[in-house]
Parts: sequence; structure tokens; C-alpha cells
Amino acid sequence: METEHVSDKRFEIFTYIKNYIKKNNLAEGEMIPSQNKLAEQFKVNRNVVRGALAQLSAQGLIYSRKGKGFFVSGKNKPILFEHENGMGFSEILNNGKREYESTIMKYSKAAAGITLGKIFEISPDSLLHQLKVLRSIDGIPFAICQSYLPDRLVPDFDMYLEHFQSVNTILIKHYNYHHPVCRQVTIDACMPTSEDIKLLDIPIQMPILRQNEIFVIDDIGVIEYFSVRARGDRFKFKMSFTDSLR
Amino acid sequence: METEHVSDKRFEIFTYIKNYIKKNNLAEGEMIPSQNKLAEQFKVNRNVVRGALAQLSAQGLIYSRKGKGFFVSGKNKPILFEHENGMGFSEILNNGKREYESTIMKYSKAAAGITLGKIFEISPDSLLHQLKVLRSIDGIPFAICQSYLPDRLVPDFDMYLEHFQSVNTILIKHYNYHHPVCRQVTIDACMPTSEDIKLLDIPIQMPILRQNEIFVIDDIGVIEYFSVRARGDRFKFKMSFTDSLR
DNA sequence: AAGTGGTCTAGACCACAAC
DNA sequence: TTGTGGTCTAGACCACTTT
Repeated sequence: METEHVSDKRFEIFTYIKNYIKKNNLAEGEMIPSQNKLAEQFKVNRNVVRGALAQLSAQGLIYSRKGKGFFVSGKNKPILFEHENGMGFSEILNNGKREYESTIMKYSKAAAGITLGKIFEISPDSLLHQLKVLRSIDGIPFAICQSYLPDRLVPDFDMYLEHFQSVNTILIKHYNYHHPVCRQVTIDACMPTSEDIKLLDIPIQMPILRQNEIFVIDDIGVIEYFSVRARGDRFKFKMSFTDSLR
Repeated sequence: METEHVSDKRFEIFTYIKNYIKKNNLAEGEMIPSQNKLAEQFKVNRNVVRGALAQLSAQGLIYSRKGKGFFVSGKNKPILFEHENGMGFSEILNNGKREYESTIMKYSKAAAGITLGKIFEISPDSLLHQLKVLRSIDGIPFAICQSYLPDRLVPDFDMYLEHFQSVNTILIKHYNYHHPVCRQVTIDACMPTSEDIKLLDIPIQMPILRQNEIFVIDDIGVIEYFSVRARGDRFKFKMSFTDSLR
């Protein structure tokens, strides 16, 4: 009764390498045996080894460098995001006392369109500042941030983009706005775009955690629509109800 | 100046198929050309076609059935989860008026251990009910739910598992507990385990959204630690601060 | 020059499904 | 029987890195 007949050498090698890393306690950056070595050791074709390595690579456990070899990935400790009092992305990074860098990727001013128009409660023709920023932590690209701000509330916003740290800083420093608060957060997962893969340096199947936030200022209205595409392996989101429930 | 020299037929075919689906407006379940057809059409080896198909499959755009072919995946509309008042998983499904099925996968009673002991503020030796449930919506497996409940608060919990609907129902109906409220939520993304892949019927690289919740009852303490592993492509998480900020 | 990963070819055999 | 996807072999050529 032949049942299944799963020889599946690929899976065997896949499991072997996972255990190999654990057993030999390989640290980040240490090399694992080459494709040729593994092919010889398991008496299989190199293509089979490559299949196993591809699977491990897609799961983010290893990465490859042409001409060098395959290496163990870092543990990528997740960064905790707490939403208790409606803090923004930058404040969370600050409060966690993490060193972070912000690089402006793109700036433009364009019509809101229907979807964004609804969020800001303005006509689709109204102008929005659109700012794309790459955030890195410990030198590792972490998130692609996209901010939208209504032109009427922050005229000449683009004049203050030099030495950019965060949108919040600009709002407080140059416009004397009170601290904006987060009104709504939405989170889901999605597959990375080719831009995500390039900028965040992740494998093509690494999940992206997408977080959208709407920031408001009392008596003024929606000041910012903020959308983050963050490395799923470094993103941890937490909220507590302790205050609001007591 | 040769630059790059990326022939990359795989990527060419990958893009072609993506456009093919869009252009021909293929609906869920419709078949795409076979590996042999594509190999012949592009004058490449079947292995190259297989590489492109694997990438599309890993991204959840297509799926395959042995002996039949490759087919277009469904759009998998996300299910929205709102956290305004500390509702639980089941309530959210109920409020959304979605038909859902719960299948008990496993039940046991075991010592809490150190980690769970801390959450429940009990000794590691104390017993916990441990319940694993598979939730499906519209017949599609959606999430694997793991519940932990302290034995001392819900003795004979396992006696009420027939015709199981939700833990909440049992707590209210059989123990007369007030409605438990959520105290804390944590969310992150992770790669699926082999169990996730099997039970949720997802590709091996499809991200899992993991949500942990701690439920408490006033003056009684932590009643349930709830951990969901949900299909990332069907999970959308939302919270609003409207009430607490006004 | 030798070793590494990346891509591709040509072909074999298998399990499964439909006719 | 034919066509489909799944696995694997054997080997070629390329680009890149190290010695």
C-alpha cells in the first residue's frame, strides 16, 4: 500500500539546514555549507538544494550574496508600537529611545481625489501635500511612510522639509499646532511591492504590515493621513484599554 | 556598456501572467495556460515557467491542482475587526453578521507554565484549560484560535464544549460571568507553521497575522488569554479613539 | 584559478484527472 | 490514453568574490 510516496528530498534538506543552524548555534552572518557541498553530501542534484535554500530564504531565515554564499539572517527583534494615547509613529520611535533616521524619498503637491477627499472632508480638487519618507532603525530600513496633509491647513509645508525629522515636529514648530492626536488606526497584512522589496531589503515573499492612521487637531479637523508599510518581521503593535475601561 | 545583463525570462513570464489575468479579466477559479503551453509560447524550458508560476503562487494570486492546472485565486475580501469597546473575536464576527463555523481541534488541561502563569497571575503549576478552535467564514478556513482559561475560575469548562459556539457564550451562559472585556491587544506578523498552511489552506509564504488578547472580568481577574493566527489576506484590524478622546 | 550563487536547458519519471 | 502539475537529474554558462 504505497501511501503518499513523498520522497521529497527538498523538504529533507530544508529541515536539515534549519536544524543545522540551531544545532551549531550559528550567529547572524555566519555562512552555511555551499550548494555544491550540500548536493554532494545528500547525493542529489544542485537544483534540489537550491529549492530548499529558496524556501529558507523566502522565510527570512537565510540570505545569499552572489559569489560568497548563504548566510544566517539576523533575529530582527520586533519593535513594539504602543497605542495608548494616540501617539504617532515618530513619537513611538522616540519614546522607545531608538535611534532612527528619516530620508525623504519624494515630495509633491497634488489633488486629493475622491478617497482622500473623504478622509479630509474636502473636495477632490483640493490640494494635498504628499510626502514619502524612509525610516531606518540601527541602519536597517524599517518602514516606508506616506503622509498626506491638506494644503489649506499647512501652506508652504514644503519649505520646512530641510533637516526633516518628523511631520509632527514641523506642525508644532512652524505652525504652532497643538499636538495632533490619532483618531483611527487600521492594520492589515499584504505582500510587498517591488518598491518595498528594494527599499526595505526583504525577500520577495516577506509580508508587509500596513498601518493607516488618521490624525486630527481639535476644532481644526483632519491634519494628516499617515500610511506605513513596515517590515512584518520587525513590527509589533500593542494597545491597552486599561485607562479607557476604568 | 553591458549594464546589468538581466535577461531574466522568469520575470518576463511572471509579469506576462499577471497582465494576462488582468487583461482577460479572469474570475476566481478560471484556469491559466498550462506549463507546456507557456514554455512553448515563450520558447523556454518548462522549469523557467515553473519558477514564474511558483512566484505567483507564493504571492497568493494563483493556486494549482495536480492533474488539473493553475487557477486564479479569489480576491479574499478582508474581514474588518473593530476594537472600540473591547469586544472579543466571536462578537466581532457576530456583529458583522457573518456566518461562521467553529470546529474544536483540541482540548486539554495542563499546567500554566511560567509565561502564561504571569499573564494570569497564578503559579506555574496551576491548571489551565487549553482550547484550540478552527474558525471558518463562508466555508473558508480563516483563523486558528487558541484559548487559555484558568481552571479555578471555570471548573468543568470542558463539560460545556458540545455544540461549541464561543468561549464567551459558555462564560455567560454557564458561569453567569459578566461580559469579559479586552484589556490588551498585541498584533504582529509571522510566517505560517506547517499546521497553519494545512488548516488555513494557504501558500507556504503567505503571512499570518497573529493577534493576542487578554480578557478580564472586573474584580475577578484574567479570565482568558486568546491567541489568533489568522489569514493575513483576510484580516483587517481597526480601532477608533473617538470616544476616549472626547 | 577556484569557488560561490543565479539562470537556463533537455529530459526523465511520477501522481493525478479527464476523456 | 492524454494532459496536467510535481520532482529530480545532469550539465552548461554566467556574474561575482576570494585566493
